Amino acid sequence: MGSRVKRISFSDKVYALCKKIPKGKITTYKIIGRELGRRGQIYRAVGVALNKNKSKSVPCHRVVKSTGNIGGFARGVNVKIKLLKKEGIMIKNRKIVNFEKVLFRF
DNA sequence: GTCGTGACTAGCC
DNA sequence: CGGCTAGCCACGA
Repeated sequence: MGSRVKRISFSDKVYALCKKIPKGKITTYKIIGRELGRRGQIYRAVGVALNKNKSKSVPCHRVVKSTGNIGGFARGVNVKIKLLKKEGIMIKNRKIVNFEKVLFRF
């Protein structure tokens, strides 16, 4: 009976979590990695996964650095900032304002 | 099976 | 406060 093989890769899990992020909130690469249950600094792989998935089907623009910096974006950091601002996130100097207030924890 | 890359993080001066 | 280095993980060729 168990012919249901879920070939879910690490990257796929990252996308799933990104979709879980509510509008107006953001998260960090570290938190995502931590939710995946892996030990160590896997946040590096998280960025790589999102970078390859430049599809807008995933709100990956809601993911920022743990330091509150915007980080990067496959379409351009400028676009990322604009999207976040539209969601209600305040950004100044490429940094998140009230970072802890808009930070979403799983 | 091995090597290199990348949207990161923390520590140090 | 600001900038730089080293370390770690997953994926592709």
